[in-house]
Amino acid sequence: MAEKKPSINDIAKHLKVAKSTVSFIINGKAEAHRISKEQEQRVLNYVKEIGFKPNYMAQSLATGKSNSIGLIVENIGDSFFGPIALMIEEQAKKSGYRIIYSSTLGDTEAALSVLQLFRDTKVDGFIIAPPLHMEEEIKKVMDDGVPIVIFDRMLDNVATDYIGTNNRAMVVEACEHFLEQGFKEIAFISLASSQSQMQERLDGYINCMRTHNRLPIVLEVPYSEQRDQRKQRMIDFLQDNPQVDALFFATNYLCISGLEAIREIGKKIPDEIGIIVFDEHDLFRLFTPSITSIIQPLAHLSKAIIDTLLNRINGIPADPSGLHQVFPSKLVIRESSINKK
Amino acid sequence: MAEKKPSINDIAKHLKVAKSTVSFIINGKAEAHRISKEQEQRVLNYVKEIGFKPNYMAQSLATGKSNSIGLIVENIGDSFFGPIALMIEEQAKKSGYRIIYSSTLGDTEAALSVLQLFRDTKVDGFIIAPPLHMEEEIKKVMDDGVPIVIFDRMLDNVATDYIGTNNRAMVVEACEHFLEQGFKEIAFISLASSQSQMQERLDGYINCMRTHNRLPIVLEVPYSEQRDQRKQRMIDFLQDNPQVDALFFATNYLCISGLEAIREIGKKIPDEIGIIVFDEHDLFRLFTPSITSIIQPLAHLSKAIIDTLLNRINGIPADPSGLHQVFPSKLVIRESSINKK
DNA sequence: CTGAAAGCGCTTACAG
DNA sequence: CTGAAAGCGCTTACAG
Repeated sequence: MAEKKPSINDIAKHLKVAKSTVSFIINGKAEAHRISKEQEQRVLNYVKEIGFKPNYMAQSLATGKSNSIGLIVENIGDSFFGPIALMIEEQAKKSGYRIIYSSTLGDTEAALSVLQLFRDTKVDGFIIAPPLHMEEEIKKVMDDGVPIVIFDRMLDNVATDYIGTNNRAMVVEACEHFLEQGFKEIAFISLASSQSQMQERLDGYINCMRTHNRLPIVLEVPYSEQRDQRKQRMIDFLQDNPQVDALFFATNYLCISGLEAIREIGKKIPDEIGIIVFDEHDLFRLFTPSITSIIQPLAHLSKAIIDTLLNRINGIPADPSGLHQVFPSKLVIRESSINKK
Repeated sequence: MAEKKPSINDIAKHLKVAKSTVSFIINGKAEAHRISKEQEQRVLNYVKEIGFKPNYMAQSLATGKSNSIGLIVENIGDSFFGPIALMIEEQAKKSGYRIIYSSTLGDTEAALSVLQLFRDTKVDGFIIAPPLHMEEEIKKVMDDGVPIVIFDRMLDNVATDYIGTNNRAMVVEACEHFLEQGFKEIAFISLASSQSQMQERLDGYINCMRTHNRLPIVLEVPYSEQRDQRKQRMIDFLQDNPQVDALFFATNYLCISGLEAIREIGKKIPDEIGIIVFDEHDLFRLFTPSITSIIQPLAHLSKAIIDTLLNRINGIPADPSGLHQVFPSKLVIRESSINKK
């Protein structure tokens, strides 16, 4: 059973040297403190021999660093945040950081309480895909000197590092593609949310419609709606708007509900209705017909997120020319948006 | 900028009481230490007034508890572990625990190193879906008194709590269903892995085949193979075994590759080939034709996992009658396994 | 009923 | 070149 782990103190006593000497040697500061090679070897050997591991809690208490990062996303179980969480952790591990995560499910209260919880545990930095209305609290955390990187959606009036994609331009590209393929009445189906990425996508849509002198048709779905309700809402929408011949979904799970709705009312894709969706999902590649989608560069985004945060933690300031790093997505054209006669 | 946070010491000085008194009151032990209501109120008021938050690191160092749990899964980004991670964290949060996670991607070395890392950070317990050959290290951790719950696959010769599903019985049920529907030559496509859940599934298949006097046909795919190679391997397999008229996939992403392969060689589901898959995915419900799958009770599993671990952390021992908790899955019959003429 | 003190296991000026 | 000591912010016997 749980025998007591050796401490630096035990080592010092055993070797009859000072604790500080041991500490310096373990932390590779032997040279800086001009400790003899001989002494250093003795300690190092003994450390290896007994398999000494420093106690991180004590280290953290003494240094004020915890080597952990708080990751707050919307839903770690979904096909956007899940893979990002995977890649972020892979990178973080290499630099000796652990990741503590929490999912907000879009709930601001939940996000704030977990932000506080993570702060109390002295994480060295945060990676957050914030729900609405976190500006103030996030600002406070930054004012306390804790680095934060925001991703996927950005914040109003708070100067944080932000990593995201070119939402607006991609939607314009997608809508132009619809039009080129002969689709005329394009509806935009989105979340009822004023989050920046959703607004940018909407904005791209509205602008493209305006350019082509068309009236926008927008359906906004509440975030927390259940799958069945969501499907029903889309069925109603399609029936109320029979002229609509193309659908742009602002995010992937909306599209999944949309595909269920379309199947239920028996419309043919793409002949009766074209489909494009923001964000990828295994389903879209394999659906019959395959679904055109806008794919975010997850690997680049993840790398930028973790690199940026580690830089800030290590005191490397942001390039003043821009806190915002935008990585372009790719429109992958598949069957669902092709060739409307 | 980061003004110094008040400590218990500051409070004690300000109020001219002993640190211990403050500590007791904050931890709700005022009564036990017979501190006057009056005193208690004074301290509580002041604590609220200045917004005092105890330093978790210090608390952890003093108590040896960190209020954090290490979650080690295969891939937090996939459609099985992701949702489980979500639910586990939701539950853990309610009890004041944070979750530190890491993905092994099936690599034992990676798993061992992260196990060590998490141990050094003094997590209060572990939740692990272990890759192969972790028995020994896991045993060591348990011997040190750190509770561990294993899920999805179990360990040989190590008595741990284990949460899983009835793999064997479900596969038998699925194969019987295939046979009832007139499929004759059922192949089993699995991972080349001796993990228990895969073995149980294979075992169910072999047994069912034996019962019906059929020869098993098994394809085993290496875990780390890329998607394209996997698809090619399945194409080869189907072409080498033209008599096969039904495929049982031992896990969901194998099935995804299988569907790509089948599409590529143009076989018709279910008329030319029937499909059943272990584990669910959005794709299976919406694929044309929809794919019959075995759905694990994720919510029950997650709840059992976290409840069991918290019990062990709180010193409530396992029911000696069984460390293994098995929650039955459900065979959801869809179009892909129906009515072979 | 309350307080002084030791201890958790590190780090880091400081003195020599 | 090395050591004694204070400090990080808590908890918890122990004494009175």
